[in-house]
Amino acid sequence: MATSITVHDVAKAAGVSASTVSRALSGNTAVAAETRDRVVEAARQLGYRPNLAARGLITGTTHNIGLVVPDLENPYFASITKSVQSRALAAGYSVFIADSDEDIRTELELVHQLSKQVDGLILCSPRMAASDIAAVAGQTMMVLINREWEGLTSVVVDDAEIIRLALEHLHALGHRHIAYVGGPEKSWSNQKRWAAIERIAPTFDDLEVGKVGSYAPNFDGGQSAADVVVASGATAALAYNDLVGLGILARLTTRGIRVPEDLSVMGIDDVNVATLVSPGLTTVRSPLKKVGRSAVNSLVDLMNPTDRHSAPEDLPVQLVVRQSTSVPQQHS
Amino acid sequence: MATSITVHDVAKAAGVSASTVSRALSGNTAVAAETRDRVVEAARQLGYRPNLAARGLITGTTHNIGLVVPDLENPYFASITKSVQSRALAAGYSVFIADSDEDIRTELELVHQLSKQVDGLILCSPRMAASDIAAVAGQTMMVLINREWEGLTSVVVDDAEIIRLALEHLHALGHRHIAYVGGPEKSWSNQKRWAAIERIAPTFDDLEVGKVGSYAPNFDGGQSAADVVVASGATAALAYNDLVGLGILARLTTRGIRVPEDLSVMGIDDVNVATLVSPGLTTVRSPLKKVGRSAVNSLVDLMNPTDRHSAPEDLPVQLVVRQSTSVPQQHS
DNA sequence: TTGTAAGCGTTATCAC
DNA sequence: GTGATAACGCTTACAA
Repeated sequence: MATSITVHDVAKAAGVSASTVSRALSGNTAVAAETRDRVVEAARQLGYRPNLAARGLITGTTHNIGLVVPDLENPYFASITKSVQSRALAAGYSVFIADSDEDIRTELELVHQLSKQVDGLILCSPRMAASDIAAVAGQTMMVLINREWEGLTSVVVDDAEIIRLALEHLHALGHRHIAYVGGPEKSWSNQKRWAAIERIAPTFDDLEVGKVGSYAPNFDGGQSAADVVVASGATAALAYNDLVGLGILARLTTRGIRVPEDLSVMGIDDVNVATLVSPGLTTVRSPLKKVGRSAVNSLVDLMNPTDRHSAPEDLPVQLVVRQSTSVPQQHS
Repeated sequence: MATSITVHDVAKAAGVSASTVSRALSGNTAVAAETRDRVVEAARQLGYRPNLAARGLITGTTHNIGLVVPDLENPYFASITKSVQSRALAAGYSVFIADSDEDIRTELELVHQLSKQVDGLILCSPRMAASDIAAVAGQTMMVLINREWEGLTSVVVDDAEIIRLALEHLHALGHRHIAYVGGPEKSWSNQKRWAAIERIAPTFDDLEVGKVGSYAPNFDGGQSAADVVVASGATAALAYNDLVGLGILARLTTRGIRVPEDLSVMGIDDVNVATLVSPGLTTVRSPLKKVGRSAVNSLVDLMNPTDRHSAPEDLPVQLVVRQSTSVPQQHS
């Protein structure tokens, strides 16, 4: 907190006025080459760093963005956060992070706290009510991840394609009775995925997909669900996400139920940890790094309407077959 | 970006002056109760939110802090980040997040970028040179996690105790030849852990601990190390952290080497994913949530020298025995 | 108790 | 090309 050096200090050192310093360093207006060098040198010597808050006050732009996620300890959001931060850095933005801990009230509070000190906000898998999203969107530039709302820019992976790939894989192996283990009710992705199942399942011959409750989107949730899945008589479980899938895997192992011999298990997303376990978890990979990058790009486009917009990336999903799925085996 | 409402708007609506609005809302100076209510009500109706940047300009305090970590996708740092953000929110601070991706140059750049717009900085497991840390510490309030430097506040877990618990456990099981799988050379924790091993190992009867290279502190690093560990002839591996431990586990499984029958494996930290695998990874738990919280507390104390300081928490570590360690078995 | 005025560090406007 | 000057939104002496 050592009193920092200002434009005036640099101005004095370089023998020019404050405005010239500003111009020389931000390079917007023409400055005599010789003067500029002198200013730059003085600034370097003094270790001058512009006060961004003060600059933002007048330019109306902070060069900060905010990212709100439900749970940083969920590797899915950790990956997205990492790529958001990385892309933001490259684009010259700093990132406020906010973890709502899956709580709607906290989420809303964080959004408000942040909205005044950023140029734009990225809401990742927001659980809040649509009306609240709309209200905030009126105040701040905003990009949504894993949720859509009229008029707002969204980055979403193709849930229908994910479901199609998963069902196709399991059906091809011979499974005819599958249990979908649902995530949070408020999760938009969860709703989309189940809707996709209801639409797509009938397109496969003789395929029945049942829904098993709603569980927390993490390892514990999967553990809770496992026994219900077994009782349902399904030969394969398709989990809301990888963490739930891993939870199911763990509980089945504990019970001595073999995967994939007795029951096949699939996750969704292919988060980093999906490869850590054995048997490895078959899953459908989402391009998380691309999702984060794309969200930042869209937000930057939104915030700088003059610039040439970057072309929207497409976000291909991809089946990743590991050892947790196989042909169902009739026993006894 | 809709032009936001200012103190003046509220002032006009409430029929008072801007300064009265400021006083009424921040509550520092006395304001007539009746006036205050009128102002508060007007502010609420207009949805007024103070511009923190402008406030910071005059008060010299931004109520923002910055957190720099080596890798958000590493669950160890994800946990710390989550608890930092959570505690910061409670203390009235917003958090800038910066992921250096284990790169020293990026780390330094991020620190500089952030240092001007925060009241304080938390550097988590910084890899940068001590001289650079010192330089930044001269400019900004700072708390270190997992690193110590003269005069700076640090939050560190007791590496010596971690090592003692781990060696005690393995030695008690009967292991006499252990391989320590090292993390990044620049990692201060890694250095401390190895130093602790050299100091503590001799206190156990007939115990030999060898060091196996330096590996990336993640799953891939562990996979790379596994074969070298096997070749070393050790009956147990103590990994730099859980991720490395999991990597070793996975590679051993692939090679058909049984854990713990053929080789015992231990991790350090007990990150969330350590329980996902089977066999579960024996490890020494660090109180990550407490670490993050404690760092924020210390930083807040530093930034508000007037306030009563919170008592420093102690950070107990704890052995967590799972299935990846057992008595070594002589085969053939 | 309240209003007026000054100023935080910057950049934008307008003269020169 | 460069220097005064005003202004961004806010807080805080200082007056009233």
